[in-house]
Amino acid sequence: MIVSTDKGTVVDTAERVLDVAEHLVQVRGFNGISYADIAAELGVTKAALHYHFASKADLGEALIRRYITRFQAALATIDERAADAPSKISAYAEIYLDVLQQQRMCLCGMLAAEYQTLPVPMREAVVQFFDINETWLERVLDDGQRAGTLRPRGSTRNTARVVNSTLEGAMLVARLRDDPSRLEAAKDQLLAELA
Amino acid sequence: MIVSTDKGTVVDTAERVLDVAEHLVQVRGFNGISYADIAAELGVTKAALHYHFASKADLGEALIRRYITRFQAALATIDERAADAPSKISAYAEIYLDVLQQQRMCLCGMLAAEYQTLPVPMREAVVQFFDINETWLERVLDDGQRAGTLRPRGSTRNTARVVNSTLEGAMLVARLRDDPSRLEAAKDQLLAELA
DNA sequence: GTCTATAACGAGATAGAC
DNA sequence: GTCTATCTCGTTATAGAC
Repeated sequence: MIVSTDKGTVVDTAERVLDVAEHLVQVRGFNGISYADIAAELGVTKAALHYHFASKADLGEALIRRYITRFQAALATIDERAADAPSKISAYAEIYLDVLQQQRMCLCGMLAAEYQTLPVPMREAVVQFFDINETWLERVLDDGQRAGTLRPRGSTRNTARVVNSTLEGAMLVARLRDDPSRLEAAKDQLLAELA
Repeated sequence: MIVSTDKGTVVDTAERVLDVAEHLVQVRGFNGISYADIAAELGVTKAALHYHFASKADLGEALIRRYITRFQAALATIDERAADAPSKISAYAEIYLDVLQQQRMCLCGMLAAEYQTLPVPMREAVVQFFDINETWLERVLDDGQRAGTLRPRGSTRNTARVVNSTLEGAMLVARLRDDPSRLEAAKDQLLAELA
């Protein structure tokens, strides 16, 4: 159902459930949250949540699929607006930085840690997220290499993987200290190594 | 109590509990395991576990403290045996690779993801683990820089953080694919960038 | 040190009224 | 679409026998 909020916008209820669940999972992990947590924050009952997402596995899968859709849209925007490959890599890292500044972990980085406990459909979606990251990065690195704006040390495929892994890892550790500048420093170092 | 195992060695029971718990947490995460899981794998009852570790928080803290002790011993061994700074960094990365090849995540990398759900004593121990990593790496990078065997691009402090974060992140992602060669490639790339 | 038994609670999930 | 009520199960943790 469509309801209007106090902000005058129109928001699907299922979407609001996903918003709250996404935030909670990015902070506490999928195994660290419950329907009760989401319901409490949303001011509805657990039963209401089950109407929109029959099982926790369904909710989890929907969470990742929406995250991927948004992420792909962000990458498309970068492709449209960024002038050259270095700007694209920088804008890419900024996505991660934005997430961390909200004191969240990357949703799929979080779920990667919990991978072995996830239902199969969630696992597949998590892997897809990383595939998208690596494919996009490899293409940008290839373009940059051709244009002479980037000089990756190893293969572009491997460099793409290292760029992504470094950001995920730096996020994980920076969050411990509540210090986003650590991720920013990792970003700068990555860009310097690609120059 | 001290019991002898089929291998003829002598093993403290609490230690065996920690062995099983450590493995389970490295695979499933702290929020993904229960006393029942540990008891089942060990062939004892849950009550027996509570005798050795009154609460799950106590068990978790003991887990990290033992992990840290072993890790520091491994670093000390590297300092004794490795000839130069590049060899030390390589041996350091091998620790992470060994863990991954057992299909485990770094214990503290796993707990870093679950950080916001952990009791305070566990949080402090996790942070300590990363402090030890960064301090040791920074010292080795400093030594290598002085000796001319390493040429870190940024400050040694920041480079130390990036090296550690990259390994943690690469581990996280490599485990998804069940592909340790991804971590090995990350290691090679790190060493190349430091050369 | 380990057991059986159980308490006390929270989890995911469902039935059925409104 | 959301509610109350309830079910079932798994969780951490404790009491007390052996």
